Amino acid sequence: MSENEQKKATIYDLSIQSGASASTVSAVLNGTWRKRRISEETARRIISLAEELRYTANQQARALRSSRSGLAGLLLPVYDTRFFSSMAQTFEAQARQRGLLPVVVSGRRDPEEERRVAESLVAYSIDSLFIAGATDPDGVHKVCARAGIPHVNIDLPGKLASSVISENRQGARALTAAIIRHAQQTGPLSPDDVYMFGGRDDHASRERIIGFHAAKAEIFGTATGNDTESTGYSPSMTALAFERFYDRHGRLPRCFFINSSINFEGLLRFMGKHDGEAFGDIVVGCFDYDPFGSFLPFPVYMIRPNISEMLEKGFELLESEETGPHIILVEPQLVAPRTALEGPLDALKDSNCD
Amino acid sequence: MSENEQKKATIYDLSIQSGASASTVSAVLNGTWRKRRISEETARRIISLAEELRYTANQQARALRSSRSGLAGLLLPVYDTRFFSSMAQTFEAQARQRGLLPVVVSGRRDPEEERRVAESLVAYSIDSLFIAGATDPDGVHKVCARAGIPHVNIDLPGKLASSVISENRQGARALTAAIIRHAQQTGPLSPDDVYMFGGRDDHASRERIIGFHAAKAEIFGTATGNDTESTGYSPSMTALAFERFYDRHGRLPRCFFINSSINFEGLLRFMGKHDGEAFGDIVVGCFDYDPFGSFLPFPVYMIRPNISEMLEKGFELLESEETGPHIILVEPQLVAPRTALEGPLDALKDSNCD
DNA sequence: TGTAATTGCACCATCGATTGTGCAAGAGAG
DNA sequence: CTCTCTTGCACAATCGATGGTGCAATTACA
Repeated sequence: MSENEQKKATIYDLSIQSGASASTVSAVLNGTWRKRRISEETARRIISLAEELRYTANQQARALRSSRSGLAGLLLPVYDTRFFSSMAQTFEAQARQRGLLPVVVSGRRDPEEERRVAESLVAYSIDSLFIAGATDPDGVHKVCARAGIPHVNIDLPGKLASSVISENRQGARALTAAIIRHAQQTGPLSPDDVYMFGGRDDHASRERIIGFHAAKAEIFGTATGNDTESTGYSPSMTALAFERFYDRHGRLPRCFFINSSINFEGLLRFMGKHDGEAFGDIVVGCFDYDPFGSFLPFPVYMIRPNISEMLEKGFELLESEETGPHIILVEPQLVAPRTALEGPLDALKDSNCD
Repeated sequence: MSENEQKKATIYDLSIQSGASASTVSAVLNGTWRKRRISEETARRIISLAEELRYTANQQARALRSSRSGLAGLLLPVYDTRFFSSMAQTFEAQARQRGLLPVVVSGRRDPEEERRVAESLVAYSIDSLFIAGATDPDGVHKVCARAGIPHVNIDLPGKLASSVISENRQGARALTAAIIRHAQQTGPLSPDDVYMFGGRDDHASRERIIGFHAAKAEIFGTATGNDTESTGYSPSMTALAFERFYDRHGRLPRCFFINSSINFEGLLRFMGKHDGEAFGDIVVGCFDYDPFGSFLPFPVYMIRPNISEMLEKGFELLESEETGPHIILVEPQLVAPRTALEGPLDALKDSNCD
């Protein structure tokens, strides 16, 4: 592995070879040279020398001196869902566009782990942190605040820092209405046929439950009790909930709302153990979008959060130096069954088929 | 945001408050203090003071001095598929286990972008780089080699550095055999009914095509020509390929092999535009695993690469200081239709349903 | 022509941690 | 009681980039 493994060039190497001082070289290469009244000619000379030697600045040194690292952090619960991986993808693009190197880490929905991970980012003096879907956003906030690191919450709000989140309530209302209308096409539906699975006691889940009930009340004109089952964000717990329901009723609800694609995986596990008879005619809504989920053998309505806009607003919040904790709502999109939306993948130039 | 925003404590702060010198503090906190013959008592004193002041080392300073940053890089083409997001998730866990901070970036299957991204990681003096699914692994190799950064290829091999990849040929053979057998259960099948879509001219695709043809030859005893269509790793190109096939034959092939979940998304787009008549009885194999893909309204066999083992071997390669470029093969897993495997999500402790 | 203003750059301290080296105090040997 | 060894730590250079300050040379102006 050690072919022409020359030590990387530094401003001192450039300084010697160009005859200019190190500080001049530094100024030229970081763009502050006009302010320092360096002549165009010197600048050009140094720049072309830098290209020749393939100089790139040592970011550690730069960060140490200027206490700005050029790193932007994103804290996710997990990568492994289309929602979060899509967020990582979009974040990367937006961060790099701003000249920052994105560092994505996962807190595994464990408040302690979230704080530990945040600490480790702080140790690298990240310039800003996006906290997405944290179990304890305010714990992470404290870590950032102590280190003076600007941060925003994405998708799950915190009390102590600004947040950009989906319009969960209206989204859930629209989603619920859509699945009820669809189910009604194949026969009369009672409020007891409409159920909700997944989520826990977090802001998003609470809002979605409110929206869910609002839609039911609008359509059926009456409130029902016991129609939601909280299972955490765990596939196996959700599968258990479906099993329990099946044990009691001999089938799944005609029509139900699943709180996230992670919970949806619980439905898959249930399906893997049963054949179609348990769910021949179900209509499902899921508050998350997954292209494969959209084509399952029954109608699946999905909600796609507008990730790109949430992140964009997040960057704007950070750049605007706003004071108090604001909450910004971003409208999500209702996706009809059997819909393959375009996504970040389509931005790739991979149309060349050799 | 500026509540108790004390500047982070440094070894100098600890030095003053503990009465020891900065170098002693440093040695105590980085674990080299026994080698430096610092007394247990001094060490304990400093450690407890550090905890009290919530000291964490400035990684930039450490990296600058010791030229080891504690960063481990992973270069992916994209995040937004279950394969790569699962890889990111697993990589994160394994890197953190080794005390490294994972930095995941995407090269968008663009050789230039791959090199640029690698350069930007090099500027942060990452300690090692995992190159996964790069279009031009050897270009990235050169970037690393020049900077003396240890690196391995994952999933797609390079010629110049060691690689850990899936056993594509045998995996493809098994997958092809599985879909053919399945399709034969519902009536006689001719070699012309068995097709392959997706991929491009990379090592993985070539191996898979060989395996695909090997399985066909074994079962049908005869070779057929024109039975593969390369579409790049692009959903829209793949959708076009399906459309073209449909235009010519009035239906999709009875039985086909899709080269990756990205290409599978092309099938989804096709499905979104057509109703079941075009593919009522198809049997599909996909070289990638996606839990939702496994439950589509037709049999889908999938291959799950053993990501965890590939990364593990990758770390071992880096740690072993091996010389010449090695290639390590890792057996993937054939997954029957309607199977919801456990994944990284299940490692989360989120069973608490408040 | 003398003075003020501007141009163009070099010098040097600094960020926080690491590490080779040096040295005083105490322990042990003779 | 002297001499050597060990123990326990402090000193200071260093990593590479940044930015405040100072100063010589040139230009502008009266």
